[in-house]
Amino acid sequence: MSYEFDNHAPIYLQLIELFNQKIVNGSWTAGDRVASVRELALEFGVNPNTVQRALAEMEREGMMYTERTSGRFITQDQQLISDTRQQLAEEKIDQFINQMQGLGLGRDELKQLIDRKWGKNNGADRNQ
Amino acid sequence: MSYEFDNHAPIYLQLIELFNQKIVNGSWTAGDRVASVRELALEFGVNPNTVQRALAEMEREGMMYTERTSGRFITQDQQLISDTRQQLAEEKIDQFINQMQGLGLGRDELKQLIDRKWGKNNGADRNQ
DNA sequence: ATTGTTGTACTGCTCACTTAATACAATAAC
DNA sequence: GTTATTGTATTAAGTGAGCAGTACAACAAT
Repeated sequence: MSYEFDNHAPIYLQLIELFNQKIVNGSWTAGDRVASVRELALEFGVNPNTVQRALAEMEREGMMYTERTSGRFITQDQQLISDTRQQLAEEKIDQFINQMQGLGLGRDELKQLIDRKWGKNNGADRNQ
Repeated sequence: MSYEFDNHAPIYLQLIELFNQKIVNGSWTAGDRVASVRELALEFGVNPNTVQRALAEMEREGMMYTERTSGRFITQDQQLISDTRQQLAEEKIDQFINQMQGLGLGRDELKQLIDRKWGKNNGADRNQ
């Protein structure tokens, strides 16, 4: 399939972001097994080493755990998941606000643009 | 000085973004001369080649023009400047909305967070 | 004419990221 | 017990970004 890894960030970081998204928005269910390193590498069109690096990093942060030869599993710690969701959202928002202020946009002008744009991207409106 | 260039994007792209911001929000005035490649390199703590690459790219897009040995100048095309501002804003917003939807945030939840965060980032510098 | 500053170009080097190709230990499945 | 799959480790190679250093042509200032 080979997703679009094209911003100039390292692929393993983009994988971490993508996988974290899948966990916090429920695409990947807590406690479930994730596909093997080799399968994920095939699915995303990258090297197994790159997947391994991303997953090992997420494991270090507690988002996953390994059972030696059965595979990897999503954490069952719902608190960690919702904390991660909140933290990721705040990071993105801070960064975004800085960018908007850097362009000289005001809060109201920004909200209007959001209203105009929201929903035009995929329509996949989850959670509220 | 040496700004923090540390997201994993190429520095020359971050420079382009920063310089475009300065033009669009009025920190750099249309028609004014910009500092020389070497001066900018010193100010931002990067290599002159990297600055050169960023400025050449912006020139290709019409945001600057060169007079051979006098230096580089900001475009005087106000229409181009405001168009660029609009285009940059829309890019960032699209990208931001995708991220928020990817995290499973709803529009209202998002607006609340913006209200809570707006204004807490002033004075600080952008980029990360 | 000389000097200094400008943009520009080129080469070589380093480093992080990625890929490739194996290899191995553990264990579930048979 | 054998086999297949799992995570993991290792080594080698390729690529692109960035840095360092140098050089040159154009022109303003003197």
